[in-house]
Amino acid sequence: MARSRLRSVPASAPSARAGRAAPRPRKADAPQDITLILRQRIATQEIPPGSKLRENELALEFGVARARVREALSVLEQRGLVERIPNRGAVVMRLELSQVAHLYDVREVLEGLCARLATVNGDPAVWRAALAQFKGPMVRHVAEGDIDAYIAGYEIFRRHLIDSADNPVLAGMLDSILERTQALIRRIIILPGRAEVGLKQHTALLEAMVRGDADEAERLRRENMRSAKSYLERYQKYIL
Amino acid sequence: MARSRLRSVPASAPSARAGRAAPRPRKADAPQDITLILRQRIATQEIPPGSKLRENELALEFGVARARVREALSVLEQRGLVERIPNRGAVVMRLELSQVAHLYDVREVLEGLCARLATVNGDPAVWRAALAQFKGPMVRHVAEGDIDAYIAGYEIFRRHLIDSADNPVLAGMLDSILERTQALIRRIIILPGRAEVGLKQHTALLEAMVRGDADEAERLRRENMRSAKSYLERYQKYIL
DNA sequence: AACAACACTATTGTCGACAAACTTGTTGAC
DNA sequence: GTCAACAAGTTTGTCGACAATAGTGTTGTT
Repeated sequence: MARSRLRSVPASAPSARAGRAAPRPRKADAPQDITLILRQRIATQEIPPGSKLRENELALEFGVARARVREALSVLEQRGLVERIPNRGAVVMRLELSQVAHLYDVREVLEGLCARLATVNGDPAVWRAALAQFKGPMVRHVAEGDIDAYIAGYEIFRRHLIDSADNPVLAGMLDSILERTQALIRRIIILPGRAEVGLKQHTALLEAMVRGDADEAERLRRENMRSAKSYLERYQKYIL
Repeated sequence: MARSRLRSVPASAPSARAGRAAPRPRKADAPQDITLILRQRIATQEIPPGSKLRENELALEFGVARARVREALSVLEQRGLVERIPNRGAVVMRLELSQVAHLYDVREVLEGLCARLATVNGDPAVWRAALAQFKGPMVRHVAEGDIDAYIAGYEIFRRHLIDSADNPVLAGMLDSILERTQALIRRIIILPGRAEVGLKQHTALLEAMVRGDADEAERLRRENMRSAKSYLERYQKYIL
């Protein structure tokens, strides 16, 4: 019952355009980018959890045959973003607190590994530069409440970590977890005191990385994740 | 490309490899079980790495339309078991040493987490029973060189760990890693001295779990994985 | 009025056919 | 003889149509 508007659909569409009036007149042909678009919509909660994804509807919107939408849904199912019940269709996965806790427990050890590998394999100059960011501009962003800038800076740092770790398997799994929890991170960072704590923890982590202390980097990163998880649990009613 | 044709295989071979003209019209009307069959064939290397998986061929063999095979291949691609190049088809993923190293680095931290969670959430009686197994029958299996029995016992133990950890996300990722490396574990266990070392390490791990020392359990499990990885690297020429 | 069986509609599952792209074998020019 | 362009044959990509199934509304009986 999310959206049922009056449908003033023009009769036919011989051209590959689906001129729908309802939500958005999306452009047409993308090979497997349909998956990407759906992923983004789910991540931003433009399609809220629990929504039903009708194959025909999406095929119409994208101007492709249902088979392609079907394959995209299959990918999303494998990635844990939608749940598909036989003969009943696909719905956007709903995040229970327990699920999020499971995701964070796994994320803790994976981010820890990532920090360790990044310390060993990465270029110290990169970490020095990142440390400068976290001691200068990032502090200002937090002080001024510029959440978007802070998140952007954090994402860059995270990307450096993953790239330097140089482990495709790890990267894939972290990405998979991130895309499942992306709808949450913004809400967590907004929590009172969270950004400040995070800032301090990231700074400590980077200092360990600069001096090449991989074990300590792993430990600090894990501690950081545990701290985020505890925030999440404490304020769950405001997040989920 | 030349595969040994004249091979006197035991009668139990369930394979239906496509000959040139007379592929067995294997009647298998399973919706997504096609994926399972292919997974097993890849895991057992009945389909060796580097093989091309032709959609038409498989569709013929299973007696279904190509669309279903296509979806199965899509799942296998997502799981990292086959590589799919656009317009070129799907080939069984080949395991380089670097890839295996990456898998083991990730597996190390995940198994560590698994051991920790299992220690916290699991029933100590289960671990005591497992410990008895590892101190009695399993020792004999190793002494007698009964690899199959040893692996079977180890798999049961591993399943207990995963079940007790009670984290679906973790379980999924460990399964994913296992199915990618399944072709290797048997070869690793056969390595000189490996089974004995493993036995000792598993026993130590279980003792920590029995006394509820989760941190030590995690540490020991990780050490166990690192040891397996170092065996793998040392004997890589005999394995890969 | 309540309930059950039925028919209808909407949605997913499966299939065969056509189109596009790549591979391979052949021919022809230099 | 070598190489390039061309042609034939596979193989994958895409599509529209049909079949099966779940959900819903209707009708008839008690």
